[in-house]
Amino acid sequence: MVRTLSEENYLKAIYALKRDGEEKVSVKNIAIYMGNSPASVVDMLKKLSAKELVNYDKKSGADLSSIGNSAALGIIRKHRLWEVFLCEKLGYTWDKVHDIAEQLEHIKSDDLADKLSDYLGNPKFDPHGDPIPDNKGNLPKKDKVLLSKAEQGKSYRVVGVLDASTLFLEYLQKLKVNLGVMIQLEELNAFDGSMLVKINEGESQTVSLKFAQNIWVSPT
Amino acid sequence: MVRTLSEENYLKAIYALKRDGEEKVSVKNIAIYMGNSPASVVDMLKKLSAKELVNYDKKSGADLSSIGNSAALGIIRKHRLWEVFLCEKLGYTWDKVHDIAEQLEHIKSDDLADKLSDYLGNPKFDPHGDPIPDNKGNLPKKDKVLLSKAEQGKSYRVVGVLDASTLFLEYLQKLKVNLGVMIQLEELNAFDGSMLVKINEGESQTVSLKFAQNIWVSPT
DNA sequence: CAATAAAATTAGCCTAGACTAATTTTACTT
DNA sequence: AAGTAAAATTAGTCTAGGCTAATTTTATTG
Repeated sequence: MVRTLSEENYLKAIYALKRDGEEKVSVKNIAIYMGNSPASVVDMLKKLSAKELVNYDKKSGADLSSIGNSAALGIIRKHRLWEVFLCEKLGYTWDKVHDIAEQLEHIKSDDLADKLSDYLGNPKFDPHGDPIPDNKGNLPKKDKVLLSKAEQGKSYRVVGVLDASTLFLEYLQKLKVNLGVMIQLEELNAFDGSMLVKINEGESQTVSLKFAQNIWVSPT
Repeated sequence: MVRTLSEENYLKAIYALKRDGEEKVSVKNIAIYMGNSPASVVDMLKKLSAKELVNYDKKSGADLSSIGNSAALGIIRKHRLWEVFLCEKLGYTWDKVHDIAEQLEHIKSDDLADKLSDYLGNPKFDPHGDPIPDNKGNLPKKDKVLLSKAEQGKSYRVVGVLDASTLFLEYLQKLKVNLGVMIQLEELNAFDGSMLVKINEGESQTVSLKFAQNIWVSPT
């Protein structure tokens, strides 16, 4: 099944919105995300539905079919592999590669991605730390990161501490933070690095940058 | 000036027809070369003329402007660099790279080609033996000739094939002729154009004129 | 529960880049 | 130079993928 550039970009968008935990991947959300009009989105959803890449109804929003999901993962795989190539082989810095990778991800070839992956040593993460799906669409588990490096809106599981001082551990006790506890990063304060987090579905709380720099978390 | 994929392909076509010594790059020739209708070609020539990439009049045919010529050379440069990459780094055989390179040549980035070229060691010829323009549009002297035009007693390196039919490639396989293989022209038979050649220091063999007319070689 | 706001959809239009069919222009041949 | 063949062009249509404006459907709220 041949997919156009535009179709591929819509699949990516739906994938991204879903992954980012949008309550519902609605026409409006897609339109905002892609910078297109809602009318255009409706048209494209019809087309993608006809091609059975997307299931859509107004009530529950858009969702990728199994085929659509594989397609999206394939595009993401290519995007991230090319980013690795651009950074590691051509010497681009990680912040410059996105626009070029946006183009390269649409190159059509069944085995180009596999050959590229082999050539790069089958990397599991791209230069931004994002996981690279394998050619079956399996995403590697992301390595642990410091909470201070976490991304807004995402959920994490506490897997360890960097500094195990008594003072710090007592503080953790008070916040009811233990190994395995879920932390959702709700808001990031750019001014001082403090963040609003929700711990285990409890009340939201503000924690300092210093705190965040001492906790290892793993994306879920 | 932004150029669409289609515009770029027309520029390439006009460049190729010109180089191949077409008496005149006419609407009809372009249409045949690209597999489009003459009507479509007329439309596009109008657009390319308006963008001052092409000079066209019915009498003398189409010609690239200086800007159009640079653009065409830029695309050819990218195409050939990517072919080198695919062959040398990813392990593609020379006969498989064309379709992928046709896509990669349209990737937009000012310095991607330069970085890629550096990475590849600034090659002067692609795997088919075709010259790679530098970033100013200068073409290295092309030094490939058809084996049928080779001189007796001299040594050559195989740099490409003219006709990439399966039958022919299978025959090459049998003769153990691959890219980079050395061929020494030992004896030329004036009667039927067949020749006695030594392949990679192996045993001498006789090959037909037809064979020799299908292999590009470069003097060593 | 009716009124209103928001979201989704439809209708109709636009551009790029194809196409076919008809026509005009140019070239060739006698 | 006239007649014909070939080439170029024009006119009109199509599809993809956008758009705006109007309308319909759904959700929210006094």
